[in-house]
Amino acid sequence: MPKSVAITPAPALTSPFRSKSEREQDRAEKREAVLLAAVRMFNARGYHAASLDDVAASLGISKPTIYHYLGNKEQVLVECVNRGLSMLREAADVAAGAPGSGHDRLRAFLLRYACINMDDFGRCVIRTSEEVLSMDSATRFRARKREIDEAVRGMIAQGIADGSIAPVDVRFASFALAGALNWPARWHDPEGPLKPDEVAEKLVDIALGGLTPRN
Amino acid sequence: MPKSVAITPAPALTSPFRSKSEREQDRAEKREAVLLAAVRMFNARGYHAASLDDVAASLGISKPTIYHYLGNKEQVLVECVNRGLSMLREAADVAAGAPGSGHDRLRAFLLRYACINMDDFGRCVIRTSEEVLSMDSATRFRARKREIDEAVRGMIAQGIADGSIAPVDVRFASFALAGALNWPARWHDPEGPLKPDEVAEKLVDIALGGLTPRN
DNA sequence: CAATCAATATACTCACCAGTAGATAAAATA
DNA sequence: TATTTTATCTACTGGTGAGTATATTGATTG
Repeated sequence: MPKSVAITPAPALTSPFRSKSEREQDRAEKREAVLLAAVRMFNARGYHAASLDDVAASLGISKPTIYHYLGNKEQVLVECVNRGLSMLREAADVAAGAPGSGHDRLRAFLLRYACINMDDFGRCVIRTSEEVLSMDSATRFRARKREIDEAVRGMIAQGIADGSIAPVDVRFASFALAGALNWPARWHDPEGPLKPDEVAEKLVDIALGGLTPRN
Repeated sequence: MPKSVAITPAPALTSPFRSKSEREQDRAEKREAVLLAAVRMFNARGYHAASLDDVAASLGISKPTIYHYLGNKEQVLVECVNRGLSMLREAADVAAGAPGSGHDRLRAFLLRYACINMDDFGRCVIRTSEEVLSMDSATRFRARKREIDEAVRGMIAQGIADGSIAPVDVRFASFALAGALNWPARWHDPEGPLKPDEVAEKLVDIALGGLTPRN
């Protein structure tokens, strides 16, 4: 008698007949591919200078196909920005629930924050200025950025409370850190020799430690 | 005998007849007015979204008048950026020739740097990304920014040498400082309650001092 | 005074690009 | 098998905005 191996429901890994959920996943994948191509074009040329025709061409498809997956150009941008914001938000939540002093938690978060800012969607968050969005989207964008900022301020305040951070002005400290760690979204070259991890660590060390000597 | 006061060449302060040099100055003033209106529009809406028609309208003139004073839209932007860069360059030269430790000179320069970045033309330097420029202009732009960056690195290196700055990685220190002090070009509101001087001082103190407590 | 130059305007051209109409074909569903 | 749904295309519309052609007027110069 043959072994009972061949009776499993149907391997069908390469079948051209897709189930409903498979089709939904196909669609989601294509949508993601559009967003990735778009965010790269936006980052490379700026939102206004990047045309959806070019995005489509970079995927070997036509512009109406993009409209089949996304409503309009602004929605494409908004989705890209939201992906970046979600990554930042998640990092903030992780840091908030982590053990250690305020300084430790802040440091861990900032490392992740800096890395996200050197990634496609994170760069887009930094490089997208509110002027290009509709008032409605701009409001939501601002609110989500504010959440991240508040998380940072919270960590700084806790660090001050537990003595692991110097008694600085919380608001300006958060601005200064954000600036130092957002800036790589402008200058860091993903193709270059500097790895995001290293950049993040060096910048965070300098931003937290300062330049004034300690003794 | 009367005093010899009334014999001066001719006051003529309100004469409608302008000399050649006066006409040249008129022209230069109008050119400046165009640049100022343009840089504000660029800062408010972004280069691509700001049309020269709008810039002209904001001055109560027509677009061809702008072309009478400047060659094309890119040249308008380049002139704006150059004004900002010149301010930064001058600040760097002043700081380089000032007395005091490396730390002192760096600090003085950074205060000025941050203020320039909150001014019309300085903001434009920060907000203009190379992708919007022709390759030629982008090269020149990069070179001039590099000069400023090298001045900063020089001051840091000197500070390390004379012991007034901790032995940090010079390149990353300069990136971190630049980021922290460029960022206000994105968020500072000239109409708001925060005065550039105060912002600059707070940010510079945090950037140089860091967040880690000293004892 | 005639000829030229400077400053400005109106009214265009041309290219690009977001977004749409409508066709087609394949797959899914009834 | 007939009908509907999905994915995709080609070909368009409509608006916007950079840059130009050309006219006008007033001042400058020979």
